[in-house]
Amino acid sequence: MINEDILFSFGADLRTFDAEDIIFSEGDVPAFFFLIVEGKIKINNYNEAGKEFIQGILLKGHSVGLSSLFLSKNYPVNAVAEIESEVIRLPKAHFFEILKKHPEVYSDIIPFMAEHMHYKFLMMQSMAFHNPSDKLLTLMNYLKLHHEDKSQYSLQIPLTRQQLASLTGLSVETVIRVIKNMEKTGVLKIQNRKIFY
DNA sequence: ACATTAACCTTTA
DNA sequence: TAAAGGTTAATGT
Repeated sequence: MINEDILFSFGADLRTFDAEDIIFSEGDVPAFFFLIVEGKIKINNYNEAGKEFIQGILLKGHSVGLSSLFLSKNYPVNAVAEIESEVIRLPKAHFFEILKKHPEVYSDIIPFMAEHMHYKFLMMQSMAFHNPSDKLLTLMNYLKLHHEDKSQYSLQIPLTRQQLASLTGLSVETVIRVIKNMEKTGVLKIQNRKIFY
């Protein structure tokens, strides 16, 4: 995404988050630009009953909470490290200095934000017109779109049943029931509990 | 720690 | 009102 040297020359530092560490919480005032160097960070919310909804899972090269930096609004979500993660952190004001002096950086961040909007549009539509198998198919098709090998069963879904459920608003049991039916109809394969799509 | 199963309950087409 | 999906709880890997 963004050239790391530019970030460091503008005062960025490198921070390590352990699994379960919180990068920021819902309601916090956005104060930093974050770029993942290594690791996995999830963006989530909890409903009234405490059920988790995963808004997205971010990996190496992705920015965390980027869109909120352009708004004078608090974070609408939490960002939590799923595994130990290395993150470049730069104060918001310095980030905007970069944008001023190096406007080329916009052409790095706009496609990234557009990609996220694309994911949101896809998921919103299948969530709204519910139907569990459509929701899971939309999610898996999205994953497959970003996977090199497009042939059948080539993608091992890198998510647990619980994560699939949290990403689609379904219960784990429904995810299990639906993927079993999908295996029966040949849409996917299950090998020692791993899903191949 | 994650996945499965089953019995039961609630909501929806 | 039957079917679909969620809840609970016990059990398996």
